[in-house]
Amino acid sequence: MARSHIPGYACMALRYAIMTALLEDELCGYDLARSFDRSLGFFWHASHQQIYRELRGLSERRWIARRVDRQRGRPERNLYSLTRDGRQALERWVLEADRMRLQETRDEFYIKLYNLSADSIDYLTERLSVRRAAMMERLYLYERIRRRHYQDHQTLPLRRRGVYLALLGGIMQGEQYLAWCDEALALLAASAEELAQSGAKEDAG
Amino acid sequence: MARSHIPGYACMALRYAIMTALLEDELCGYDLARSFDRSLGFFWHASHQQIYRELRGLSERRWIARRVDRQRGRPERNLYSLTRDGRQALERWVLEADRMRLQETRDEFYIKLYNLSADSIDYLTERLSVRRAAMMERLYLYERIRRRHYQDHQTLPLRRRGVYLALLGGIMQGEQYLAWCDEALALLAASAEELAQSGAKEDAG
DNA sequence: GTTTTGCATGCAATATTTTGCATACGCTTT
DNA sequence: AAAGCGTATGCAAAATATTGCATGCAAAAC
Repeated sequence: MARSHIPGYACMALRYAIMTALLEDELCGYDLARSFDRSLGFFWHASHQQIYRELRGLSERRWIARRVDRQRGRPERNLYSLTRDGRQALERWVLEADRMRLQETRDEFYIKLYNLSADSIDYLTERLSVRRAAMMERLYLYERIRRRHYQDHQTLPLRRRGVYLALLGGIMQGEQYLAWCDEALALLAASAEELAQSGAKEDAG
Repeated sequence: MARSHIPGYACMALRYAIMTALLEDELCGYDLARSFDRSLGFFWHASHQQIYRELRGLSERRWIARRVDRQRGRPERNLYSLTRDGRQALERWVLEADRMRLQETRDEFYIKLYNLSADSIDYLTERLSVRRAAMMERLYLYERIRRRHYQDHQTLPLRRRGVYLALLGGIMQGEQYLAWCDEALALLAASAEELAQSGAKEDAG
């Protein structure tokens, strides 16, 4: 069929995530990487290397335009902004090619849970509490963002409502995750307790 | 440093996921692919191509052993089982190299939500209900598994408790996802309504 | 005054995942 | 009799992601 002979421009959500970030601001790779870490990156992480590579690709495609910004006494930056073509490509993508992935967390912790044993129970318990703490911190961050920017979501312009829904998804999922951690930690603690009991009995007997 | 000159054996959760699936059963690639789709694959999806490739690699490493099964009037199968080395490697991995990824869903829907507009609202609403329905179906499946195998989790052997916790994670997350879908669908519907109203006013005026 | 931290960019290699194709047998449906 | 489906296996290429390294400047901390 040969839908497109230019490689890699059929799918790749990261490209569109970057363009989405450029929808309202002109940003350099560095800013992009940071803003990513506080917004879209919650759902789709990307390292700075990936971002710079995509920026180059998108420039070549003329979906974004580069402007060099010379700052006094600082290294110069490449500022990128969406072109008309880019905006159109983004709009097209939104209405196409929706690949659904239900709950594919790709968190190896679940695989490790399948290997729960007397040897691993302490380690897994510890790792789970690390996850719990990290999620707690993440939730604080979400709540700060919510208070600052999405207090009254009824009055938000349409696009911002979408962003709000994504944030809400993160918050709800995070809260559920905490609840799960607590259940899991309880069951792990009870199991460790049982192990200790039977261990003690063996020692005595 | 040259920690390991054999490529790819430092991380790669899929390898360990496959070994985990072989922990209790001797399986062929095809079975593995299917059992994956009903268990570990909920959290870490893999296509059959990936699985066959990993099986080859794991065989070469002697972490799994292959046995050819000739069936009457059917193509022969390669049955794989964990070796002692494999079991040890798996146990080691469980206690090491824990890479945490918090909430990186990699579902492009969130990116698309950031692009919510009058043009996209209907499409996104439709896609969201598709997701909702798919999650509903997934939850039925989870519940069937729970009833059949994890009814009374207090009496389960330790390893099965870990599997139960993973399942519980899936269930809780799924339920939360449904709740989020409903909130999102409500806000989208309200927004579409507003758009229709203002559109009607314009038409009239 | 030297070390660290933050800004800013990027290459190259490796690892991982996805996509498209290909084969072959036996059973069932048209 | 041909077409399609389910079992069973796999290659090759392209796309995507991660890891390790590298550079250079300025400001702040020690």
